Amino acid sequence: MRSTQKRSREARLDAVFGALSDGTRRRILARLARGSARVSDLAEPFAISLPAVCKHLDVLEHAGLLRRERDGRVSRCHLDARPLESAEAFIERYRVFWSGTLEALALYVEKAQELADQNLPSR
Amino acid sequence: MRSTQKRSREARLDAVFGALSDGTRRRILARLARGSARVSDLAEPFAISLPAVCKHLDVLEHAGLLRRERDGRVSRCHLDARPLESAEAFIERYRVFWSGTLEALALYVEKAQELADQNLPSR
DNA sequence: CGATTAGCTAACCAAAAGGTTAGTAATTGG
DNA sequence: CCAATTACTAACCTTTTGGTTAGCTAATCG
Repeated sequence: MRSTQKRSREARLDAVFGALSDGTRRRILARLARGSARVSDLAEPFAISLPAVCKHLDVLEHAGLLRRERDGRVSRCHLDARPLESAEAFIERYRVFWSGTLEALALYVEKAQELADQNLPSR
Repeated sequence: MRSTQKRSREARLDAVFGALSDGTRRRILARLARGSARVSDLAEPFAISLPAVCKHLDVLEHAGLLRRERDGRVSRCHLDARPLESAEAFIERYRVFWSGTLEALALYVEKAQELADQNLPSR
């Protein structure tokens, strides 16, 4: 059961969005975007314990957003942003609904579908 | 106590990414993208109870992604995709790290910062 | 060698998430 | 009017999340 690509797309989105839903983890990602770092470097800005930071790193790693590379007693952490691509792809499908210029189109689609949907049960 | 206006931008991101981290809620959003719907219409495809669906709607509403408009005993639910814009803006900052053509640039930045960071404690 | 350091685990805790069933309020259809 | 429908609350349960402290292992320093 090789895990490389094998989680359902849905489970992967669960993990990525879940990882992004915490401010501490977003700050860790921001830090990693400026270069790889050791665990204790990542922990330094936060008022929480080191094991707590480790758990955040576990969450990020589980979401595929962080890779750890152990060298001696030091773990070097690297950003892996690729899973963000599918997260953005998910959100991107909704752009039409917030994009000002296409607001009219969105409303049109909504109205049209509303009618189409109502050949079902109600009324 | 004025932070930014309503909820701190961070709290809003927490709520939006948190809302997106569950497959049931993503399916509800996808349904709403095809037009507004009643609560029981939204609940119909799922094997969970109606109150459970209501809780998911609460989460979406709390994230600003759903508006409810009560008309008699029926609640009509509408998608409000605008909060997704800031979520996408957050992710977008990382595009450079997964975009193939700019991989070299990303690596360059990483290496440069790695050096810059290491004027701190270690080694 | 011995002490220190980096990064974990393990065990525990409180609170939040996600689900349930039962009951309630307001509307609507017969 | 009565009964059914819609969408909730309330109360409860279990699992997950985010934190703690204590302790362990392996590597490095003096």
